[in-house]
Amino acid sequence: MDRRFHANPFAHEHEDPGTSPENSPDSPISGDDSKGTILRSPKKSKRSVQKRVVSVPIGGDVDGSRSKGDGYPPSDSWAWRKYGQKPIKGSPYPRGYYRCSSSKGCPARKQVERSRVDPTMMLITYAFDHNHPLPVTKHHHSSSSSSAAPAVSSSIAASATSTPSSPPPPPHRLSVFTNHHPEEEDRFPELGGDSVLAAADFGWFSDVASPTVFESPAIARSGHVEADVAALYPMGEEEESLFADLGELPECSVVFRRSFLETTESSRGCSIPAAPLCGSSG
DNA sequence: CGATTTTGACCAGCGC
DNA sequence: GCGCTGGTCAAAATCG
Repeated sequence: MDRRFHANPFAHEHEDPGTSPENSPDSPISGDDSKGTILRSPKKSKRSVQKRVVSVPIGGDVDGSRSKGDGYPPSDSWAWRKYGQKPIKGSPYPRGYYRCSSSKGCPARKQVERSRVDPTMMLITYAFDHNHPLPVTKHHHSSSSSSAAPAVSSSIAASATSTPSSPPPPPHRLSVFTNHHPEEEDRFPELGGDSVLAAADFGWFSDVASPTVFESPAIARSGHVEADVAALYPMGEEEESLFADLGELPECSVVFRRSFLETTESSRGCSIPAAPLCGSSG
């Protein structure tokens, strides 16, 4: 497949620090004479950038943010400003590049493209600085914590839990996947590497992917995305740090592991329980 | 008029 | 070293 995905700069997050020429103080990153004195902002230090790939169904409410037509990313709790679009080799769909415009200096970025596997799904890759994650609380689901959730999260929580005319939301099953194996990227090139979130309801991600994701028929239809990815992305040590970064959700972390293992076993012919795995402790 | 999107060009990284 | 590709920039165009 496209080796470019293998060359994904973000895939080197765990590279030894200082080995990249970009880390060199004399790196000629700004050597752009044609742009005059413009100094191209050096690409984020690969070590300090995290990526999350979210699979979101392209549904009726996808264009709830703006009716920009095909390829417009689903709404979330941040303002995004598009700064580029590129056709991606091997994909019939272009990839849009968005930058967080919720606040000045917001380092978050995201890439939006349609899944080549399932055109009804959008793959949204969020990239943010380790030191400057999206302005979302990590306390969103720390139910035992007294920390107040910022409005950003509370708005999502409200929309997910307090719709008068709607039944209580079902327990949300959490699935987070991370790849570390190039050969697996070959099977899921559109995932682009790094972590993959097919569904979740915690921390910053819950703001990014509406809980409706879990109930979406598209998700059900394209369950292979979750299942296959789960089978392909075995849990590794980095997941620990990933979870740590995502937030305090020990319960779901455990459940997630179960989910992953069970799904993986399923892919190998084992049976799995269909019971909700997360979100409903009682 | 300010904010956002579009679009062409440029640059860095990687494989051959 | 060269070519290809992804990612980013910024001017121009568009929108509200």
